[in-house]
Amino acid sequence: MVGLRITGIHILTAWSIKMVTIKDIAREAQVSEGTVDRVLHNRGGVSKQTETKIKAILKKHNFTINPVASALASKNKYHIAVLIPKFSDTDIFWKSPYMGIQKAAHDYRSFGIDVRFYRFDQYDSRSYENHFKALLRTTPSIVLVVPLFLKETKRFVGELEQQSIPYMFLNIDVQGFHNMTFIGQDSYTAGYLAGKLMHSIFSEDTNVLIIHSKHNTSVNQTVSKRIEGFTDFFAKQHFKNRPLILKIDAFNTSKETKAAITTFLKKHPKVKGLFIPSSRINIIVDCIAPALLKHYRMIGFDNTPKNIECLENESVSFLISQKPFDQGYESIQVMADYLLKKKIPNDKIYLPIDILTKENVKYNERNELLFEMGNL
Amino acid sequence: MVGLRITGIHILTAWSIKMVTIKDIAREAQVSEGTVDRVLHNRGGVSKQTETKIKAILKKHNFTINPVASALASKNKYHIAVLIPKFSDTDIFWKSPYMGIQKAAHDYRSFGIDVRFYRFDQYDSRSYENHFKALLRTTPSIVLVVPLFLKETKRFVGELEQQSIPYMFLNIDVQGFHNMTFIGQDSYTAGYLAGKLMHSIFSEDTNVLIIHSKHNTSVNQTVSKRIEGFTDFFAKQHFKNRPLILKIDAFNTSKETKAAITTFLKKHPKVKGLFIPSSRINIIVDCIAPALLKHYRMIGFDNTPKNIECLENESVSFLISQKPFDQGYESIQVMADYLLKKKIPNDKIYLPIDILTKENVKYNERNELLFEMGNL
DNA sequence: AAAATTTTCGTGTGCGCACACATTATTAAA
DNA sequence: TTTAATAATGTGTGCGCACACGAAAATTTT
Repeated sequence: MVGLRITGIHILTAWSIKMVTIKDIAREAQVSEGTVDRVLHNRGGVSKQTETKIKAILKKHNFTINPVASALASKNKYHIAVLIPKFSDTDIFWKSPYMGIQKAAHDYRSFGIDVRFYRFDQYDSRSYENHFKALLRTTPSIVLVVPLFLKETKRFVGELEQQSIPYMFLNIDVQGFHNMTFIGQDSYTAGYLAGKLMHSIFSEDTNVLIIHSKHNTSVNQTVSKRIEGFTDFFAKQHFKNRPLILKIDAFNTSKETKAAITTFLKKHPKVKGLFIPSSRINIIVDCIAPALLKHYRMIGFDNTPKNIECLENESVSFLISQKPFDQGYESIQVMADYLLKKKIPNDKIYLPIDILTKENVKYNERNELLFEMGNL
Repeated sequence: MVGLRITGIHILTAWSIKMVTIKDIAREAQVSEGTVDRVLHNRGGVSKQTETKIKAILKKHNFTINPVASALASKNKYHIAVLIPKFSDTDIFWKSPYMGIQKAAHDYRSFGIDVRFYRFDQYDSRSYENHFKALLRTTPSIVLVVPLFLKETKRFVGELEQQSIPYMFLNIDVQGFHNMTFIGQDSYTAGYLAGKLMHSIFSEDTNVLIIHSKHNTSVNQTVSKRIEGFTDFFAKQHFKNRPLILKIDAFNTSKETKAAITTFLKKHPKVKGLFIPSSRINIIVDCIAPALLKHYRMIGFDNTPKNIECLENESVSFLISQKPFDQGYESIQVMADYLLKKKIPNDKIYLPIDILTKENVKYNERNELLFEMGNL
């Protein structure tokens, strides 16, 4: 199945469809290229008369600026500042957005867009503050933030607004800001879908359990929105058995956590389904004795390597992916479109809610894998 | 780091990270830019000595050709020929790949890539032949084909090979060719996943039915691979009840088809799940009396508007999407990478197997919608 | 009416690279 | 050794556009 010779590529020496250039427009309007350039960019200094004439000709030919030539010639260099959490081996979720942003940064580099990272410790608001401060000193063209800390975000965003630097939120949707857009998932619907999937697994009205930590719901709305959607599904079905809730102190495999979970499950033997509305479902799996695991059907979030492992060994039935890689990539794309083409994005940019199973997970996030392998 | 404020966007007047250019490399190697260009493109005519010296410097600086400048300067104009089925209102599936290809064509136009369509009647092999012939007369740089007709494909592909024109297959995977790659879905796994979803809906070992038409399985392997995967799932679970199969003459809402289906279902009252391994599940829905519909859970393929309607009115539980828009887009992308960067693709390029439900379908295929609305 | 402004428009340069062509160094043939 | 042939390298132009600068035309001021 080897391809054919590389040297055998046929090359056209002329365009089949003529490319209309500024020069063509200028000739037809009997003005200089500079004047056409002026109307194209609203630089002013063009008489009403010639402006309308040129605009008519532009429209007639359906002219669009050649983005390649434009990028090459432009002296404008934009600078995107990205404030996102660091990732570590134990907490690898934020790696994917990082990789997506990296790839986009690479793709847009030759278009005069420079992406600078400011990566903070997601458990340390001081770290967030410090990086935000550093970021502000560089007067970026636009800022992408994962607004993990509300109070601090409020403060620094004020600074941005004063300098009229636009900003967008990534992954975490917080209200009451003048952010240009939010890029992420519709958490409520994702939770609702999880509810539907959970219910579809069981024939009748079964007891299901939601496990989350206090930290989860306090910091941002994502997890609570998922829970809301999840419970709403069951509410709408008018089931007798509404989801139970177990709040644990922390997501780890400590004795305390394990004990809390096993005790609860023993007390509620009817529970068959577990819903973990965070990215740490693998921890919960580890907290349950292997022999008991097969009694439960579990649904969680995010395609981290450890979660995928759970999918593959069938301890987890479904994972819902936020497509974090795509979130990152698309963020930069949207910002580039704004900077280069002045394209204003929608208020909310929702990425697909992907359902992952043992079978289809290997075809998901191909982009990320290829990028890591240097093939992209 | 100067921040000129123009329309509120801060613009950098200097690069933060210096862009290494051919000129820089040439200076460091004490040769002319032309010589660097020669080693970059293996044009030959460079002494072993200077070549290794230049290559070392290139590597040292991690130099990559500025694709923007390259595209602008290059006189190479490539021509991609695309042979795909036409779409109509009644058979709209092929619209999505077409749109995806359109968008990619638009994106790559300024890189010197010209895409020409040859759209044939999918029910008429003569139409396929004629368009293939027309295509061959233009000696394209590379060809993208939906190989719907095997015999004809064999013949014309020989022609392509003689002229050493590379070609790739889109959506339909046929064997025994020297195609550079195939872009589409892993149909077997998609069918297997459908089996799993179908089973997960029912608690016990339930009777399920596969409905397909003769035409479906004769023309290409896609449908039969799906059926194979689907039945394999049930085989592996060691169920007593294997899927039943109903072969109908044609997918339409004629009296005959309706009769065939209702008769069969009456004869097999235990059947609860219907699997339609083609894109025409909406037809089957129309063939079943509305009152009976809620007795069945149905799974089908492809996000056509009518199928999505079925999802939304809950007559269909799951649709498996082939991501046809993405298939089209990615095809062109892969071909462009080959033409512009000589990047050889993998044998098979499998796109994700998306599970669509009433809830998440609206977030799917965003790209296609945006493109249609002119926002992309 | 001439000078001073302001508005309107043309010209020139360079972005980084591809590629044709010109030139020089090296080797082979005479 | 001289010349012809070839290999190795340098030079120049232009892709389409952005943008600085300067020239010309229109307008206002003196």
